[in-house]
Amino acid sequence: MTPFVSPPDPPAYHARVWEVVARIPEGRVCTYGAIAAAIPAPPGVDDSTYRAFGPRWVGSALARCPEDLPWHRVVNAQGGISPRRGEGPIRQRERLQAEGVLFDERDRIDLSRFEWDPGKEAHA
DNA sequence: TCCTTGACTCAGA
DNA sequence: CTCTGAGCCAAGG
Repeated sequence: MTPFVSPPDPPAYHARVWEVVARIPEGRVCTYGAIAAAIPAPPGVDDSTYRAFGPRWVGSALARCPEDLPWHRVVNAQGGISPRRGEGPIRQRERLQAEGVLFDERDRIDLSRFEWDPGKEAHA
């Protein structure tokens, strides 16, 4: 199975993730890695560890996100919807298509067209 | 108390 | 382009 770790203070980290996700524009997507990269490594976490596990912490945060968050705009680095239990993946794809995001024959999104980089966005 | 279960990414072949 | 392996914690039943 895949290795796993949790951030020092999960609730605090999750809140940071939700802030970023809330800024993703409609009709655009963002990757777990990009979101993690937009958030500084928590105290006590070295950069190499953060780079390796940050994306999964983001996923963990989305698993518990508020209903009003556009969580469906977060996809993996391959431009695809990460598999998980339940109807989540189905609803995610439907919502994205409803916003105009296109999937190719292999269920992947063209990130060069739809990816939104949180690092290039000014915020208060 | 032990065992199961979790929205990932990148380098190398 | 596709497929593999490595990274190695914590909460709940």
